Amino acid sequence: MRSKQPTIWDIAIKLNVSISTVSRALRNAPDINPDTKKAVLDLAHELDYQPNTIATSLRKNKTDIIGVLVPEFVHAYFPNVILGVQEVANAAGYKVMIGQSNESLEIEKHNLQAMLSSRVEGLIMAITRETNEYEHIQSAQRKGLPVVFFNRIVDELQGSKVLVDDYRGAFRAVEHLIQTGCRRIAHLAGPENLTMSRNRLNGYIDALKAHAFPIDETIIMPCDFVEGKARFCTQQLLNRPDRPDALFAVNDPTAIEALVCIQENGLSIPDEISLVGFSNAPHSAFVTPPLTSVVQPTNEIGRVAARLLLRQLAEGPDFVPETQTLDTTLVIRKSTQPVLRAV
Amino acid sequence: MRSKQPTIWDIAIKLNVSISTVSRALRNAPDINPDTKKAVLDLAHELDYQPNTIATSLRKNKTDIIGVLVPEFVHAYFPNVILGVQEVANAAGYKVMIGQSNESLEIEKHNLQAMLSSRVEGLIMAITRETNEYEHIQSAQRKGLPVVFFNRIVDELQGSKVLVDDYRGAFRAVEHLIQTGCRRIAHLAGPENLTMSRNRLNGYIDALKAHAFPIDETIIMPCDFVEGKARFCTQQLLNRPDRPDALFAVNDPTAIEALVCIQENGLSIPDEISLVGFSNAPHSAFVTPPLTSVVQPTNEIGRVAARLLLRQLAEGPDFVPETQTLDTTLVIRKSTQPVLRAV
DNA sequence: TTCCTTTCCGGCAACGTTACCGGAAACGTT
DNA sequence: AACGTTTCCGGTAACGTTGCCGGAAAGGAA
Repeated sequence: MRSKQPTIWDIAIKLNVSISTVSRALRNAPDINPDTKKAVLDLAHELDYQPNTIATSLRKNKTDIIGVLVPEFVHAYFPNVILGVQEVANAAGYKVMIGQSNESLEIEKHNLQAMLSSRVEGLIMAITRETNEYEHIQSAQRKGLPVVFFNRIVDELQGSKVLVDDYRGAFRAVEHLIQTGCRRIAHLAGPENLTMSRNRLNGYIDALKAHAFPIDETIIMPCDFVEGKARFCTQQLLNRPDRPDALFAVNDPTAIEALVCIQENGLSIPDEISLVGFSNAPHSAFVTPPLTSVVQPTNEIGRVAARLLLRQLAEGPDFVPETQTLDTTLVIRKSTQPVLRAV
Repeated sequence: MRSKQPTIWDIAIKLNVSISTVSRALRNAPDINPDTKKAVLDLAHELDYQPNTIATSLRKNKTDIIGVLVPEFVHAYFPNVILGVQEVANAAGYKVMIGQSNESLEIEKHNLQAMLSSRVEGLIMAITRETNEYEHIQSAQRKGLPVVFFNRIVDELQGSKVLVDDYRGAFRAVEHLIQTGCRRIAHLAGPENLTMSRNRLNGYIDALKAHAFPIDETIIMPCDFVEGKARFCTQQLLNRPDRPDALFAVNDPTAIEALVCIQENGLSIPDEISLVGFSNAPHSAFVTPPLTSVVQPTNEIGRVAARLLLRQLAEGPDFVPETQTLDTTLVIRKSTQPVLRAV
């Protein structure tokens, strides 16, 4: 079906030289006559020769591919991270192989197998919201696969990690709500297995404590990242007689579900309820009202992760894993009240 | 650095059989004793053996990989298409290799080279907005690479194509504007090299003609897909003494730029200016006001494209390329006035 | 002239796997 | 008992490339 692509053999025969010579010419090795080299390159170009990376990989035991495994990519967050990864990986001569697990542990395992089978040299990954056992990952690591984690971090796993200061971001977000006059702040929380969720939760709690607010666990709603659940939880909060006057959401998609729900209940944002998100999905600026949110440096996360992986690849087994924490920025838009007084 | 992964050799030696036998066991060939087979499989599992797909691909001259090459994936459109592709490709035993060109022709060429080098067996692609010469694609096709195009289509290229009925979608969108009382409808157009842009433009023109509206070429603004350009064009339109009372945008990102611009000018949507988008980016429902838009069946596009490619792979050289056109739906939200009268 | 160095090239094994071929052993038939 | 058939397995050549090793030819120095 496919007409065969030309190989170094074809070039060698036409030029009446050996395949070794062709090979040398193609990967500009030193031991070659400039004229022969030019002849080979010219013919290669004319035949539109594409080196067979499969054969090269097999021979060299090196694929020059790093894998990126993300739980989803319909929201802008992960694509942006991947862009950052590609930027530094490509610059270093690596190709990037992308996998997405659709938030399914089973698919994640399957993708990981595929990555191993393809002999990627390292992996940058964010686990799914379902991932609560790590044997598949640890097994890959035991085989020597360097793995860098980001966004979805768990303590049980070893390896370099890139994360944002979720705790501090959450703390500042909640503090902002307090400064704008909110007195009863609920939290739409993420999956418990993710350190990220716990850190944001802790930031929320500590900000309340720092300002001598009581902690009411009944208005901390686990929304996980399941579509529709945030809406349901928000409705429950709104039904309460002691309805909150502010919501701090674990991320922007969650916040936007809450936003829709609040508006369906005929309540005004931010007059009756303030709302803060996390992550800065690009459209959070376009919702009505524009969402106050904690911005993450998505591109930079990818770049940093890739740099860590490349360093590990270069330094080999005596590389000691490193955790890099990037800072967030609170972007104040219209879903929260103006600040009453300077801090 | 990487501790070597086990090979069929390791298994063969431990079990004191030949590698042929191990190979047979692993890819359940017929000629093998069930007991030996079980022994091999058990040991393989114990060693956590992962077949080296690189070696297999080289030997079989078959990678079981199909490539997907898209111009970008920070907007939800392409990721959703890819999801559809993965669905049917994986079900058929193929893996999917993703490339993104960042709307750059140069990167597109580079990605295409990489795909060829990786010996993908087929390609599903949408060209970038920059792509105005096709030699790189045609060259790949001449080598026998089956290519299915979607979204960004050009007539010059041969191959199966999956597209939505842009003309009809645009026609209905503009007709809707007319029916809601708009009398001067401008168009924010896309890159001219894309058939998609031209079809939407034609739908716009024909809808106007069908209702005996004059065509004013000075309010057809080429915004291409360049960030910021739609905003600039919109501003120009607003500055005119004969300012339009409606905008039909070539896609949703363009529409949202226009929306922001209109609101910055203190104009009300839809009271003073109506606005219709195209594509249904997921957040178009959340902007203020929610955007009336022409919805595309993104997942289905991916599935159909993959099915076409698989058929071509199966049928071989006597497969005759096919163009499938999917229909769109006009989703009426709040950026246009209510319909005045039944049609 | 002889010897040594440099320049350039070809031969060959290997990477891990599959597919074909041939053959030994076990079984069944007459 | 002799023969054919089946069952199972091992040997081996490829797939396209790289990298080492050895060697021929050409050049330089004495």
